[in-house]
Amino acid sequence: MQIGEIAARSGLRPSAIRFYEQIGLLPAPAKASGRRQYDSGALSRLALIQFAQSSGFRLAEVKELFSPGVEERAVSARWKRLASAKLGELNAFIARARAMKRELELVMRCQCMDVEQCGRAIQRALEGRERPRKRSRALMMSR
Amino acid sequence: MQIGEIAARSGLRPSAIRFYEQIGLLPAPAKASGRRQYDSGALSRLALIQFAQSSGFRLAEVKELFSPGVEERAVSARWKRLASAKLGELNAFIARARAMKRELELVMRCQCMDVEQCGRAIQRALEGRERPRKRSRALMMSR
DNA sequence: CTGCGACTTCAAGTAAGCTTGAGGTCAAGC
DNA sequence: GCTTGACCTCAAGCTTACTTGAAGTCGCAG
Repeated sequence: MQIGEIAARSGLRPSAIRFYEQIGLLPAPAKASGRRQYDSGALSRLALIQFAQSSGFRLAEVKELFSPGVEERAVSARWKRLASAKLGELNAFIARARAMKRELELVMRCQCMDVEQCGRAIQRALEGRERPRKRSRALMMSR
Repeated sequence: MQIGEIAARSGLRPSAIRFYEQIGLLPAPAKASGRRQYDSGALSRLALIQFAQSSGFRLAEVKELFSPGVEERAVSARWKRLASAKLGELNAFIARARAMKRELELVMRCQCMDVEQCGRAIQRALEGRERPRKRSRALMMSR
């Protein structure tokens, strides 16, 4: 299987697959006349990478999943450690998202005619309230 | 008020404030011997920016909130348009986050001993399932 | 006069996960 | 022998919201 085929089968782009190899996420396959030759094992590994990503893991974490520490021979053990940390993050994320929703619903009741009025209103509303802690950019959305 | 003071009061760093000015989010204030002089209006505007950000708006969207289109004289009208779009996004994100949670809970029951076994298991489990649509990276979490 | 701290500008760096572009190679088909 | 399409490498670009660094200016205290 050349890169084009494994790309089509996995739903990834060839460039992404080369990138994974570059960062050490996917082992470099054998090459025939300069071209990468993949087997079904590579396809499974890509499936695992995609699944892990869709569960919220970053590539660095997936890498960690692939390379065991001293005491963690079983993949399941590494999954469990990573997943329980991620669950905590995810709960925080959901809580933050709900807070945003509440703020947005508040915004929907805005009556201000201009930016100055609105700024002052927000400022008064937030007065005495807890200052946003340092760099709280907690949530980002995709394009 | 010099930049240091408004920064302290708003909880932002001076560099962030200069950055907002640079991208046209904050009007350039008067200067005295080369230094920026702010009034309380600037502070209100920063409060508004911070509030909008915490509600999930990007700076580009906040900018849009500040500069009206032809038919949207009232800030409230712009808020409402932006907020209802954002609410839709947010609901999608929350749904996605919940799906991640379900996947993570599945992962917690993993019994695989090595990566190959796990890859094959995932591959079998996903077989026939809907392929991840193009670029579905729907969710990101902060550091 | 010197040093200090706060300010100035401008350019470049950061994170994450790729994509895109330039320039080149390779085998097969006409 | 030439074109085509898929592949190769390497470097740079994309996005967002800033930060960091270098080099210089300003006013005030001692």
